[in-house]
Amino acid sequence: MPVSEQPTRTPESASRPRKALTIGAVCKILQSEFDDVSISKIRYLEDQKLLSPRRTSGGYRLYSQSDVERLRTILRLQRDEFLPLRVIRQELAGGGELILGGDTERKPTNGAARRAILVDTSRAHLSLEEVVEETGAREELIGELENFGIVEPEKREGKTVYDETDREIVRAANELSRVGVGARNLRVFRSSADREANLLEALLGPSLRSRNPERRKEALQSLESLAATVSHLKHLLLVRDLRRLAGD
Amino acid sequence: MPVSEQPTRTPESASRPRKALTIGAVCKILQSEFDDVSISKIRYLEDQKLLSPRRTSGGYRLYSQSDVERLRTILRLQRDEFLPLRVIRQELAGGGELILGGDTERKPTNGAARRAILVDTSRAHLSLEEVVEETGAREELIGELENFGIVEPEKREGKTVYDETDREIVRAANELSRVGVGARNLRVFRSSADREANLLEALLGPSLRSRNPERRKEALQSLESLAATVSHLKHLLLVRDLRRLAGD
DNA sequence: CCAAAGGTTCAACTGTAGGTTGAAGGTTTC
DNA sequence: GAAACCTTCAACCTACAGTTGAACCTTTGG
Repeated sequence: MPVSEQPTRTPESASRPRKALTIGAVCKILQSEFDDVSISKIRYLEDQKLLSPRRTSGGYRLYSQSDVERLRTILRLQRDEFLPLRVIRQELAGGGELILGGDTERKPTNGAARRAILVDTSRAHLSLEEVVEETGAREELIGELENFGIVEPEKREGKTVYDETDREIVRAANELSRVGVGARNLRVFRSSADREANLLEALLGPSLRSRNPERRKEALQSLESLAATVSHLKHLLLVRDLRRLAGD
Repeated sequence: MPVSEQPTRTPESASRPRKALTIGAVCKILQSEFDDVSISKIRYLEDQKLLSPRRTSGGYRLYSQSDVERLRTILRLQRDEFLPLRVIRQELAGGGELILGGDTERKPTNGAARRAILVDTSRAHLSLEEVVEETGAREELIGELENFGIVEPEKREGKTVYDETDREIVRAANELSRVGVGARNLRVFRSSADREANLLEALLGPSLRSRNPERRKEALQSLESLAATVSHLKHLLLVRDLRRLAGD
């Protein structure tokens, strides 16, 4: 029998903080697993905001065990799943949504939802009847959602049309309504989303309004990954509150 | 009553041996579904051996129904699964075995491995130093997060210990801090999370306080899935706001 | 204390994927 | 017979994912 390989991590004592590694050491470790890893590549990934190791006072990068784990994940997603770095960045930022969330089964969206968020691809706009048909929500509910500003469909030549985001909102709201969370309760979410958007806008606004298209694009991109992180954070806070209320 | 619109394809009836289409017609058809399709792109895909339509005696390309279907698949794999053409070509050549079987030796990974990697970090409670090591956050930041009630570690026998959720919060906050969102800005998220938790608690509270432990556990679970839905909804609302801010 | 080994940034460069454009010309359809 | 549509081919373009080199700094071990 082949000796089972002895990975650097010991399965049980995973909590061992262990020594932080320099970039060369990390590179050497991962070389057996990924033949295309290199020091310059690791630096490049950091430049692309996929990693951010601590630094020594002298500026040397120091990779913790979890940094290495994250890097391993990045390299695997790239090599085996063919994901572009932009997508990997999002998946890692939104960690909870796609990876931890445990809704890998519930969500039918797993493949399609990976699409970029702010770049509105599917341009399809549906009518009210079609939305009812697609989401299974009562028409009345949709009306309420509009009244409370939860969905804000476009008016187009006298007709009201709903885009993909509107429809997803309707689906989520419908699910909540089945357990007794009515549309009026959702206003709370709406206003906090507004506040949060303003916060982010205040931060990135200047670059977003920049006339330099390169700068604008960059800002838009970081806005996307920021949104994912913020959402993840909010989710964590909510879950924690709920655990407490539950008397955990 | 608005007339329900009549899509170009008839759902079940008629015209089995449908007419073969020229490249322009195919392009027009797919444009509603894929906004980046173009005549030159379709030709390019053929050049890359992903398609091979019949030709008229004069050299015009003629696309059968199944050619169109194949093209649709190609575009979908490219857009939604981010597969490079080289891989799509192979998958299609392999007669769909790879698509359906998902085998490929090296990518048996789809959901399971992802979860494993990120979940496996044990439920252990770590000390402050360990958290610093693991997350790469400055100790100062963690202190601020505690002051603002963003993380609320447990005190255990005089020592402060951080559980997995605390650590994830620190990670997310650290990422945000790098782009200028300081701990104090996060209070906004905290208070909205609190409000939302109260809302949900009011709804499911009774079962949560049940003395029957089974019932309690069940309620807790549906609460978590509710939280996931709520988080998703909030995310959508946020993204919509941001899109508006970015859009003009 | 000092040298060697290893690290840092930054700008410029490379290679490949995935197309687009334009010119010059042929085919179909009315 | 002309308008609309199609053909090829070569040149060009943009983005992504890095690599390379120069100039300089940090760590470590004898």
